Amino acid sequence: MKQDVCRYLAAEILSSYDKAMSLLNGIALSVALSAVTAPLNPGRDNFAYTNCNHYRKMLAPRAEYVEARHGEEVPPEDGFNWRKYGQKLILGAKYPREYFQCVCRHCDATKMVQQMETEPLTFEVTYGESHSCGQENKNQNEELLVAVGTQVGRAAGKLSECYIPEMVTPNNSYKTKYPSDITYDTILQLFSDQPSYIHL
DNA sequence: AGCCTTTGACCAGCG
DNA sequence: TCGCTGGTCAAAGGC
Repeated sequence: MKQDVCRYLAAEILSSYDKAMSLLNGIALSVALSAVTAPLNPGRDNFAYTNCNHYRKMLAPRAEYVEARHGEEVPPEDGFNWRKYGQKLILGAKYPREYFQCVCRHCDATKMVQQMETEPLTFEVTYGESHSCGQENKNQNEELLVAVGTQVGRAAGKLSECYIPEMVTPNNSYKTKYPSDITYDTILQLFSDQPSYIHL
């Protein structure tokens, strides 16, 4: 009976992870889609001419499109600490472009923020040099946590598909008898089917 | 005192 | 060569 309880709890926990991760994946997908569908800046802003310029550190074309915080025309936090070092009204643009550097001394990280003319609550954020101050590592660790969570969530999804329907009665209460073929090996197998962030 | 934002000046690339 | 433009610098002021 203890084993049945463990199986049930495992399925419950993993199912909850699946729901949460599905929400996160949905957000990530919408961001990715906006990056694909948003118009690119024409002309000089494609940065194709970025070479042999020692004075000017040109920004790499790594642009992201972010939504403003609810009700505010202010770009959301991206997890880094920035110092604004310039602002320029770009020809033909309704809003000025803002220039930021990482607050850490000796860190070359830069970014530009341009408020979209057609969508005032959307900001085009173009990142330049990557962080050399450790903030990037912190962010990478957070990304890894999300990736691990996604792997857990996907495994949980499979687990739920396979076993949860058999455990639910027509009035949505759980049966006290659980499928006999679910084992810890089954759960481990589901994990190992996912892209490898967790090594079992 | 130190850090930040603001803003005009400066510099370099392009046509 | 010159004017336009975008990116950066740096002084000034505020917190």
